[in-house]
Amino acid sequence: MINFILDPRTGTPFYRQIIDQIKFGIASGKLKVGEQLPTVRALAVDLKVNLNTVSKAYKELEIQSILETQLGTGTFISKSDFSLSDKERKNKLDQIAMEFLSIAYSYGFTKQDIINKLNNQKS
Amino acid sequence: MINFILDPRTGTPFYRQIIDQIKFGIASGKLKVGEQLPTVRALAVDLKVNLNTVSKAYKELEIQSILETQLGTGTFISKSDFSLSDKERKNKLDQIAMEFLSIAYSYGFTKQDIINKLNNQKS
DNA sequence: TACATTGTAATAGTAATATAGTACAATATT
DNA sequence: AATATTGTACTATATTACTATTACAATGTA
Repeated sequence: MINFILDPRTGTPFYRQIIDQIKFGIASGKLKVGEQLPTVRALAVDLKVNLNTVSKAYKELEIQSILETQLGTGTFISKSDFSLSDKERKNKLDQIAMEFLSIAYSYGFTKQDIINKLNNQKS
Repeated sequence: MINFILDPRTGTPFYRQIIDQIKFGIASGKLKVGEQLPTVRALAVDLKVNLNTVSKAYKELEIQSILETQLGTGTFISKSDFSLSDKERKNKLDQIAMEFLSIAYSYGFTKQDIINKLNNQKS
């Protein structure tokens, strides 16, 4: 199960952030084949977005055969083998790191400040 | 000087891609304090986007005190702002690191993934 | 059989994104 | 002083993203 998070600062549409997090969740092994995803309503409430936004994300992933939906039952990770390339994973990590590094810089922190903070943090 | 590139496939708005690349340029040391950026018209022609799109990116970065603009002269990298108290800075760093981690987790990355990424990055 | 839960669909309205075009104001250059 | 270059501002238009609301259809459950 993923703890979904939307970041409005990135400008990336919400439905696409949901898509990405599901894709990366599968690729990283966090989401297993056959596992049920949150219902469109539950995730919409959780993320404080409209039901249609979640539905749009799920729908696109179903077209790509990454998800399977059953009306009245729910949405599940499809059995089709799916993985992201190393390059795609690297690019996403780059993007995330860049965004936060730039924020840290704008407050006068150094890269080492961030690394030290992460090393001292639990989890 | 950055070699700007826009990727329409990502779904990320053009003006935000420009913002990101400038921020990344600063964070990576490619862009130095005081350096002049391309003029809004030159970059618009280069990227084949409208003048207003570049202007919007520069404007937002100026609001964040990352850029400084002078009418008739151009747009430049400004110094970062260190106006927070020590306590505020510590809290801010906590907040940045926490958000950083949460978003990375939601994409299936581990804390170590991030630390490695930061360690392998220049600047 | 009822009822709740699930995904789906459709309409409407608002905001964000991007374009095109034009014009203006401040500065630099000649 | 005249001209070019710079960022800025404005209107208009089109498309996409998102929300709000309502309703419907398929499935699971009491």
